[in-house]
Amino acid sequence: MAKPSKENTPITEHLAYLLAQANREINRQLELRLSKEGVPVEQWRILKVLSDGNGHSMGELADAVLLNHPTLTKMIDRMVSDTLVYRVQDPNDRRKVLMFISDRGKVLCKKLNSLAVDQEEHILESYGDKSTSELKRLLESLIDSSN
Amino acid sequence: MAKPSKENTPITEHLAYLLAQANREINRQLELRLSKEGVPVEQWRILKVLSDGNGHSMGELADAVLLNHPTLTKMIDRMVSDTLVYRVQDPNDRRKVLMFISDRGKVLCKKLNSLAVDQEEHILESYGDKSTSELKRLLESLIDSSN
DNA sequence: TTGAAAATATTGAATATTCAAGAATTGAAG
DNA sequence: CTTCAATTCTTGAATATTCAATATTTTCAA
Repeated sequence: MAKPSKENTPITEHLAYLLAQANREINRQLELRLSKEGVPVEQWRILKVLSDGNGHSMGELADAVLLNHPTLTKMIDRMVSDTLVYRVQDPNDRRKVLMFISDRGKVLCKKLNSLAVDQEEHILESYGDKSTSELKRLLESLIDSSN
Repeated sequence: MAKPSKENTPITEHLAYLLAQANREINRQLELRLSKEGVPVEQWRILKVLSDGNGHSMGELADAVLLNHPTLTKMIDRMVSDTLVYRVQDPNDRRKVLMFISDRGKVLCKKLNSLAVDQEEHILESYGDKSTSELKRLLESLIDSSN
C-alpha cells in the first residue's frame, strides 16, 4: 500500500496557487475598470493611502501599497510628473521624504474609488455577501498569522 | 446625516487588496523555500503541471500556470536550456507545441514538491487545519463565480 | 478547392521591475 | 565630539514582462 503523500497533490489544491489564481482574476477585473481612467491598480492604492491628507514616508508607503522600494520610487516619479502627488522632505528626519496627495490627485482618487466600489458590488452580487465577508475575515487572519 | 458611502473604506478592507496582500506574503514564503534549488515559483508550477507526463500545449500551460503567453515562451526557453523540459510539435495540429518534462525535470520537481509541502505544513501549523481548508473552499468558489 | 478568418506560438521593441551599489542623514558607542 | 553602523531613499545596470506585430497552420464558408 502506497504512502499517502502530499507531494503529488495537484497544483490547483495548493493554497499558494489558489491565492495567486484568485488574486490574478480579481486584479484583472479591477484593472479593467480603472483603465477607464488610465490608471494602474498600484497608483490607485497610492492615492487611496495618501488621501488621508497626511504625509507618508516612502518606506511606509511601499509597505502599504505592496511595492518594492525602488519600484515605488519610479512610480512616484511618474505620478509627480502627472502632478497627482508631491514630495516634501521630512523636517524631523531629513533622510525621509514625505508624500502628499495633490488636489488633482484627490479628484482622480474619487473617480477611482467609485470604479473600485463598482467592482466590489459586482463581486457581492455574483459571489454573495456572506462568502465575501467570510473570505475577507479568513484572509486577514491568514495575513496576521504570517507575521 | 452623511450618506454612508463605501467610497471611503480604507484600502485594507477591499477584497482585491486583501487578496494581493495574502498572495504576496504566501508567495514570498514559497519563493524563499524554492530558492534553495534556485527555481522561481512559476517554474515549479510548470514542472508540476507537466509532471503528469502528458504533452501540454503552450496555451494550455499558460492558463494553468497563470502566465501570459509571451512570458511563458521566454521562461520555457530558459527551461529548455536547462534541459528541464522539451518541445515537441503537435502532430495533430502543427500550430501547437507540446511541452514535456524531462527526466532531469522530474528529479527537480520532486525536490521542489517537498519544499512546497513543507510550506503548506507550516501554514497548517500556524493558521490551523480548519481555517486553511475553509479558505481554500472559499477561494475555489470565488474563482468559479468569476468565470 | 480556394481564400479569408481564426487559432497558436514566437519575436522584437518598449516598458517595468529588480538587484546591488551609492548618497545622505541619523543614532549611538567609545 | 567623533566615528562607525544603521536607516532611508534613489540610481543605474541587468533582467523580466508586456504589447503589438509576425509567421504558421488550421478551419470553414463560398
